Amino acid sequence: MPDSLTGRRRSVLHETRCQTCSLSSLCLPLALEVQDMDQFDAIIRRRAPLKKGETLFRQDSPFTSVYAVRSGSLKQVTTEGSGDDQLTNFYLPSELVGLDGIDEEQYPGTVVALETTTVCEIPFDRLDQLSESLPELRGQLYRSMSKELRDDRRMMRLLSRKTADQRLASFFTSLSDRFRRRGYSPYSFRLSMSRADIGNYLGLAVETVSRILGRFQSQGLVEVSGREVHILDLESLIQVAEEEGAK
Amino acid sequence: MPDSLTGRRRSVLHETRCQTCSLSSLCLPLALEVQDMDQFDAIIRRRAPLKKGETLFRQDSPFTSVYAVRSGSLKQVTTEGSGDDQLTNFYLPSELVGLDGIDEEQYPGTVVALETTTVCEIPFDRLDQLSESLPELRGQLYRSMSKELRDDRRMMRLLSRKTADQRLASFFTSLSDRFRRRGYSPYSFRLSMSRADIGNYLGLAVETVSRILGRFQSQGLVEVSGREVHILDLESLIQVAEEEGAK
DNA sequence: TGGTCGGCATGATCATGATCAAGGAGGAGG
DNA sequence: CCTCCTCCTTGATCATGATCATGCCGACCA
Repeated sequence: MPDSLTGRRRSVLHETRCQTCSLSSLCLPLALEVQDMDQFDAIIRRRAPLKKGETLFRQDSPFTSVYAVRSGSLKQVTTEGSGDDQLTNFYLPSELVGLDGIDEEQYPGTVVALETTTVCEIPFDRLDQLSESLPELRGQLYRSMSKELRDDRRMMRLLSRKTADQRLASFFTSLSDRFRRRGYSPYSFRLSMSRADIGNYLGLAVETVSRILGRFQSQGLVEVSGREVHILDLESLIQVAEEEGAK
Repeated sequence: MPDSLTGRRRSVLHETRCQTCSLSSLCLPLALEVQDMDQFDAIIRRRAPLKKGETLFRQDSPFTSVYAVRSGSLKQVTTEGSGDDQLTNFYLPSELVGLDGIDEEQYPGTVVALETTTVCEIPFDRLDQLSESLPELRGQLYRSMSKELRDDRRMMRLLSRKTADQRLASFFTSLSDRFRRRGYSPYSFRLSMSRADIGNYLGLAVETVSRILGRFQSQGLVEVSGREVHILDLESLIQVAEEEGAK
């Protein structure tokens, strides 16, 4: 493309509008009419893509915006005391990052890209203002937060009652489901996170993650090669995830 | 009080207004001006007190309202599959119950009073409407949800990285702190929940809770007699709660 | 081509907390 | 007063998953 506009074209790419975004049916403006979407669109700041390992924001930095993931994925890590990190969330396209920073006006964790990732920055004060005149937007914002609360409760349940096998099985079925909702194959996907990340998130040692993955594989539930995952028997996997009282 | 108004007086008691409520500095209308508080006050429905063990709402029933705790305490229990309950939260005065039901329009758990408890019912559609014209109210609602998200993350960390000792210590220091903020003694209080509830919440067996309480007692950290708790050495308790990487 | 380093797998041992079992304390109701 | 509960405590054993240790593989680079 020997085109003097190449540069500009790329920037136009970043500035794709909500109206043309394939995620709009999952994202915040989900319930908006076309003309309202314009208003919403106007407050959004596109960001240059983050490369793998780059930071979206750091723990304790001042809260200014929430971010909608457009492509790629991120993890949120909270450090407390010295050295002891806790990975509290993975974020996939259409999900909203940073909502837990509103309260204390600083972000409670560092958010890092797991692969090349693009996000839409939504300044929170503008969003709040706009939510005054757009009840649908406001409702969607409440729903997003509520959903996150609900997901957190599920996670607590996983951490406090499930065995290592159940945790891994839940992790895969949940990922599978999230991919399906986004129009990707629920059976074949690539993990953007390391085994260590998975272990940290699920409250398991890396070795345990590795071992159980091996076992799942030998049981014909999944086929795993590095970060490439094929789910062979989703039904059984779901069953493992829900097994009665860890027994 | 041989007074024909006694009955009415009691009902007036339930209908105490936000303006005179000692919790208003912690509760939703926290940031409202007097005249705005009137509007808020108008949408609230006072409820007859719940007795110990009575249910505020049941899991999967349709979401209509959030509730502010006025006095007493409650627990939220989520049942999944058969028989396997998870206690996901305890609620104290000024806290908001039911926010995790917005998303799917039904409550994700059953909420039960742990003792005689009064709540203010806030119909959510009215609250949402009102939040349109009262930015402060809207902000406070966002903050409440955000805070709950943040607390959930803390809980996940507790469940996935902390030892049983650390969990119990965290539980007590957190309770202590919550009581202090509400103007009660941070050193002496009565647990409204059973050991089983505590264990369920913290992901521990009842026996473990009991044993560790005994140990804390013999170490001079607390004095426990039934549900009566005296914290003797809050400093050390905090230290136990935060010990480096479970080591 | 050898060297190093990060990510992953696998084996051996160990520790924490669950589970099983029994018994005590306190309250409610006959 | 006794009895039946529920809630709590304490002891003994066991199992799950952490930890420690080792080695492999592929990437990146001198």
